[in-house]
Amino acid sequence: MAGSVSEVIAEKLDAMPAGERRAAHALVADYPLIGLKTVAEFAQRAGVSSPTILRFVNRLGFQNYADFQSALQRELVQQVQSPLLRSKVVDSTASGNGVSPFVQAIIGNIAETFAHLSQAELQRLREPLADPKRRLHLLGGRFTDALARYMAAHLRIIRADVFHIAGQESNWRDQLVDMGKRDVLIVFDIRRYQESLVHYAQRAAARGVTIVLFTDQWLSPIARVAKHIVTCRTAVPSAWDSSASLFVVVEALIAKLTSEAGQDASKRIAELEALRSAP
Amino acid sequence: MAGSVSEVIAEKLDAMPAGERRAAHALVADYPLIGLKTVAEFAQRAGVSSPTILRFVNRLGFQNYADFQSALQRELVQQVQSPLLRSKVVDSTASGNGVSPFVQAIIGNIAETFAHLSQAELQRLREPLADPKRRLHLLGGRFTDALARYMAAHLRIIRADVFHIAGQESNWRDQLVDMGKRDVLIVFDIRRYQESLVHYAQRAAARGVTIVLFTDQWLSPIARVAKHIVTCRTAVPSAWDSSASLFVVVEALIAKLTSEAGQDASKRIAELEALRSAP
DNA sequence: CCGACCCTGTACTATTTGATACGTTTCTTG
DNA sequence: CAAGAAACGTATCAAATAGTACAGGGTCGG
Repeated sequence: MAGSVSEVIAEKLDAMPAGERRAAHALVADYPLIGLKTVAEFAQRAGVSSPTILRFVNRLGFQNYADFQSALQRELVQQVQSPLLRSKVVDSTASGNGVSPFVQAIIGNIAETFAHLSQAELQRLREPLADPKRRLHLLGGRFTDALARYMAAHLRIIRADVFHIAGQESNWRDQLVDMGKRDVLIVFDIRRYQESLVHYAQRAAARGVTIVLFTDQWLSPIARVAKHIVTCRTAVPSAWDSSASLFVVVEALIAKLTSEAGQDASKRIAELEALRSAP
Repeated sequence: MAGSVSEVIAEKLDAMPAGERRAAHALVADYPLIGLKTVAEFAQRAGVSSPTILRFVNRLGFQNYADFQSALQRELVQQVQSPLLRSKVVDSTASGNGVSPFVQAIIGNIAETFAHLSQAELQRLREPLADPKRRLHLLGGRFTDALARYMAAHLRIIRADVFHIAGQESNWRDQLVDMGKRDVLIVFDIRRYQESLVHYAQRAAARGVTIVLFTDQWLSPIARVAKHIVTCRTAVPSAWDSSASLFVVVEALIAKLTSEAGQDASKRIAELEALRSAP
C-alpha cells in the first residue's frame, strides 16, 4: 500500500468498469467525506448499488470496507496534524534547512502537546499544586525520575512541603504511610509503563491521595486512578520516546505558578537567596 | 452547538464525572482519530465501558454516536479543504491558549540552539562519549542535576562506565581522586553559575580529565577549562531560564549515539531487558 | 453512622451495516 | 447477428454495532 487512496484511484481509474468509475468520481468529488459514511449512503450518492461500492473498494486493494475507511481516516488526520506544526513553527523559526528530523519531531511534539492542552486544564492544576495546605510528593520512573526531580527542585522554591520520592522502591512505602486526602502525588509515567509506579499510584489513590499524572498520548494505566491527567506527545524517530514535551510542560507550569503566586513566592525566594549567600 | 467538538470538551470537562473525563482525555490525546472508530474501540482505548462513551457523547450535546462522528468528520474535512480557515483556527487557538509566548520562546530556543550547533560539533562529541575505554562522570547544578541524571540514565543503556555524581558536595571529591586522563566529566551549568561546579571542573581539568560542558549562551566560567562546549539558548519570558533546549540537545545526542553504536548497543540493550524482566 | 443519589459496568436487545449468492442485463467479439 | 463473458442490481444473510435496562458500588450530605 504505497500512495494515498486518491492516488490509487487515479492510477486504476482507467481499468474500471462504468459503475465503479461513477463511484470513484463521486468519492473524488468531495473527497473523502463520502468514503467515511456507510456503504449504502456512498452507493446512493454515486447512483450505484451497494455491491458496486464494495467491488470498487476491493479493486483499490482493500480487503474490506473497514480497511478502506481506516486508510481514509489516517491520511486525513495526518494532513490535519502535520501542517499545524509545520506551517506555524518551522516557518516562523525559518530553520528547516539544517535541523534534523529528530529535532523537528520534538518541536512538533511540543506544539501538538500544547495544542491539545487546554488552558482550563492547566488552571485546574493550580488547586492541588498551589494550595499551601497540601503536601506534594513527586515520583518518576526509570527515565522520568529526572523530570520529577526537576519539577521538585523548582516547586521547592515557590512553596513548602515538596517531597521527591527517591531511592529503593521498597522505601517508597515509608512515605506512603503518612499520606492522606490532603496529599498530592505527582507521578510521571510514559511507555513502557512501570509496574512499580502503577502499584504505588493505586495504593496512594486507595488512601484518598489526589493523583496528578504526566503521561504520553497512550495513557499510562495510572490514568484510571488519576484525578488530573496531562498528556504529552513523545514519539520521535529514534529508539526511544522523547520526554521533551513533558519537560516543557513542567517548565510552563512552573512559570505559571510562579507568576500567579505573587508576593508570597517573592518573599520566599528572597529568603532562600539570603540563606544561600550566607550559610 | 457553536464551537468545535474539542472546544465543547474543554468547556464541559469540569462538569464531567471521572469516567467520562477519561474518555475526554483519551479523545484529546490523539484527536480526533479515536472518535471515528467504533464505540467499543473508543471505550477500550479510554479504559472505560461502552455506555460511558455513549453518555460522554450525550453530555457533549449529541443525540447519538453517529451525530458525534459526523461532527468530527465535518470539522476534519473543513480543515483539510480550506487551508485559509485552518491557519485562522490555529492562530486563534494559539493565542487563546495564553501559554503561547512562553512555549513559542522555548521552541524558538530549541531551533536557535540547533541552528548554531554544527553537526561537526556533535560529531566531535562522539570521541569522548562513545569510546568504551573512557569513563563518563556526569555532574549538574541546582536545577541541571536532573539533566545530568537523565543523560546518565540513557548513557548507561548504551555503554558501560557511566557515573552520576550525586549527594553531598563534599563527597564529590571521592570520585575525583580516581579520575585521570581517560576520564570524561560531563557538566551542566547555566546561570546563575554555581561556584562549586566551577571549582570541581577546574580541579578535574588539572588532573587531565576531559571536560564536556553544556551551558547557556553566556557561557559558564567552566568554558575556560572545557574541551567541548555546547551552548544552548535559555532565555524565556519568565522568572527563570529554561533548560528545555539543553534537554533536547541531550536527547538528540543520545539518539545519535544509539543509532551509531549499532550492534554493540543492541546486544547490550537486549541483555538489559532480559535482566529487567527476570530479576 | 446511615440513607439517598449519582456514577459505572455487565448483560442483553434491536438495529444497522457490511458482505454474498444469484439472476438479469449489457457489452464485446468472432 | 449470436454466443459468451463481464458487470450490475435485487434480495438475503450474518455479524458487528449502537443503544438500553438494571443492579452493584462509591460518595456526599445529613
